[in-house]
Amino acid sequence: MDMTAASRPRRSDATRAAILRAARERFAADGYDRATIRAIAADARIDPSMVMRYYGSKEGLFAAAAEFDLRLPELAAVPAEQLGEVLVRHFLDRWEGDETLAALIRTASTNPGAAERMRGIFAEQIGAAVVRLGTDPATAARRAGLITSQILGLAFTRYIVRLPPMAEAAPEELVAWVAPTIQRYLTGPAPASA
Amino acid sequence: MDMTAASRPRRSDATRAAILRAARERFAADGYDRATIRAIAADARIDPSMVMRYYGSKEGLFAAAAEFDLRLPELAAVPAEQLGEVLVRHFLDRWEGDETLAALIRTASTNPGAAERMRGIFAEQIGAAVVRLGTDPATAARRAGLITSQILGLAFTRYIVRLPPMAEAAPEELVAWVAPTIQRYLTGPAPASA
DNA sequence: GTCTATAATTCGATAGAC
DNA sequence: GTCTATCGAATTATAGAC
Repeated sequence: MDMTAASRPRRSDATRAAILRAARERFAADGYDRATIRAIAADARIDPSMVMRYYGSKEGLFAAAAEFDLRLPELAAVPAEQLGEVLVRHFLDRWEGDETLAALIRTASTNPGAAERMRGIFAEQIGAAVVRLGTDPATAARRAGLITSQILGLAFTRYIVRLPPMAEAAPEELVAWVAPTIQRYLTGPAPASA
Repeated sequence: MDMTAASRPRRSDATRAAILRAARERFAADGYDRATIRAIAADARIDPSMVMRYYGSKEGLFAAAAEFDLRLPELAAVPAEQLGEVLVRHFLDRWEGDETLAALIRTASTNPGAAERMRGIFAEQIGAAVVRLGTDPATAARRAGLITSQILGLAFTRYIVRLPPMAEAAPEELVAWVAPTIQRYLTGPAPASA
């Protein structure tokens, strides 16, 4: 009954981490439906029932695996005219080494819960960053949505569909092309219409 | 054995069409895995075995349901500076009334065959349109890829994830914001880099 | 903590009556 | 052409031995 030792690393933490790592890979590669608990357990070299024991259900496992922090840099420190460039480069860097976003995109396509999570991630993190820059509140949400549309379109064509011109392009080339788009969505004048 | 009547409408054509319509709806709403033959058959008010009889397999049904023509307008007739606007408006119009693209996006996220089909659709139709405009062959493929990235990002955020600022925006407002992006990808100067 | 065995569903596909 | 019945496989999830 000794529970006084706060958060002492449990013996099973390594197993939990291994499950989570395998889950992220499988969800990223196959999406929610095709990624089976059996396959994830096999990757993690443990028994499928362990996954249920630790995470309760497949949904619970996904919820744990789909935590995703965009790790946006502090934009206030960036010269205003370089915001687009910094953001595009940041996203490409962030994704090349972490499959979680691919998992989220694949899963959000068919799973309402994952779509909800994706809305939360981009609304809160990108939306909040846009607001923090002092953007006009009347257009801030729309600007954040437009940025998200181009950023997710970039990820979708490059990592999911693997459209050759996008998948094979050097990151810096994509930065050069796409940065002005993000820059305009962020700081450009709102169109007269509507 | 009378097979001389060429392409006389068969009695089962209505059933085939009903199946296809239901399949498109289900694939669009649920993606490939979650859309079951049983559910599609129930929607079409026919027996599940009919689907197999007409389309051979679930893959065959999807292949028939995922035919998709972007129906790009003839761009040569459009004033050069209005190309972006015309294209964005066309895509929004094209999608609002046809769920096939949503089905394709949902399915391409996890199904390699559907991803291949999506590569084909956008490479051939958008790529070809860009080339037909007389674009420099050295950058035409990249420009087509970038246009695809923004167009699919628009569709993904508006119809799949339903990010509020994108899902609720009036079409003309999206046209006003996004058209300059497409215009620049299509006719703007290539960046100096790489 | 770990594993075996299996329950309870659900699916794609097939066989065959009518 | 249409339907009933069902097979065989795969899945999530649970129960319980060790």
